Amino acid sequence: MAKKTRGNQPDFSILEGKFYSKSNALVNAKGKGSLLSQKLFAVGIQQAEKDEKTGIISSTLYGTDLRMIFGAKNGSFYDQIKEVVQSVKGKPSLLDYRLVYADDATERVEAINVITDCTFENGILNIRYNTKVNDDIYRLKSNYTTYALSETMGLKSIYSFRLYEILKAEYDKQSYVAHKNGRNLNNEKAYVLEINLTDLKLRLGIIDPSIDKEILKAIQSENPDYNLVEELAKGQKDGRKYSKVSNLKTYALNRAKDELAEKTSLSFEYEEIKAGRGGKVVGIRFFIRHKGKEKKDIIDITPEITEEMKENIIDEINEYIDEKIKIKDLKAIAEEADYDIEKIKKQYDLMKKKKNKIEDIVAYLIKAIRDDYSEPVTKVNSFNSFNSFEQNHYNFKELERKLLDN
DNA sequence: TGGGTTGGAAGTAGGCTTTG
DNA sequence: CAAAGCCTACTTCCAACCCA
Repeated sequence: MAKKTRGNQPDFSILEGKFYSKSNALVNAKGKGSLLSQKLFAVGIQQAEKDEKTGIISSTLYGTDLRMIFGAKNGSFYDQIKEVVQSVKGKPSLLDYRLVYADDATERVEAINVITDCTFENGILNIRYNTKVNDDIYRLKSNYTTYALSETMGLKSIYSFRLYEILKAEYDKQSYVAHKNGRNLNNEKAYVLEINLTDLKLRLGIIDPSIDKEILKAIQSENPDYNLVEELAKGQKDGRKYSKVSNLKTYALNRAKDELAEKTSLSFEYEEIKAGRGGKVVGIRFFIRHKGKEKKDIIDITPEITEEMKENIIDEINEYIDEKIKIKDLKAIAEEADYDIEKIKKQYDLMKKKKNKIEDIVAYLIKAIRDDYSEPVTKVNSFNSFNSFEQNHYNFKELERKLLDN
């Protein structure tokens, strides 16, 4: 199945615990940028600093660190960086990383160069950001999404990278901010995001809006005429790229789907939204899922969970659970589940299905959430389910002790 | 370390079939 | 009937590899 990849794997261990945040406006901005420039941007804003006098935000990246992050071992890596830094005609550079985004204050849609200035000298990369994106990358307070570098740096396709950012922003928004319940997809919770096909192409940088004033103008309106955009895009150099939906699926969507499933805490499915005679594909409906278990550190730092939200979540759990449980214990359960209500509901529902009576509900739920128990009795044979129950039961005393220690 | 080589991945397009 | 689906043949591109 997995073909042998050449070369060494990048060392992502140094990225553990490193996060960067972007405003959701920036995440959903339309525009083009090479994978390398997107990644450099992400690493950059993670440690960006603001000069309070000038208001300019800049970051300094060391070549040795970058080398590790990108897993490059040969000398040509510096050349690659040099290449994105210097704007060579016809080649994409960091400075070409352009975004079209809507300024909420002025309601104007404009194309801006995200990076205004960059140099690479003596193995040190200096990046200065357009002050117009200051509020999108620095000291964010609301309406933003946090990403782990360890998740995004390993992605090899620009589409994987962009889709991951878009889908994670949407997932977090629906899950932690709006507290939506999501939709059941193959017994897993999924959040739905519908994107117009042309809009998707714009967001993934397949159609570049920044080089065409007509397209820019077309997407300024609240309900853009996407047919017109598509028509105008045909005139672009790469405008015909992915004019076949099957090619878009094969090379962009399916690959991103596989790569996200393999490497990140999110996975997704999608389906076409069809309309008209012949069932022309007009959009894509994404179903976003969180794999949860092994990458729970992502949720831990998700900043949207405020104390107030925690209280709301605890209230909701209290309502959901029939038995009387102390607030203190509810909190312990919620902590274990990273305030993911669905996790708690799932384990509680599973517990209810069990024939044997659970003596200590709190201890059981905490253990169940920690180990992410899955449907045992119906699918697995009885021997296994018996085993797992015995094990849980056996650990109650120890669990209780641990809880009291905390 | 740098530079050419090369295999595989990315992307294009056409023909034919299937679908709503 | 229009457009998707599927298969395939083909071109282009890129980065890992190898060797001097």
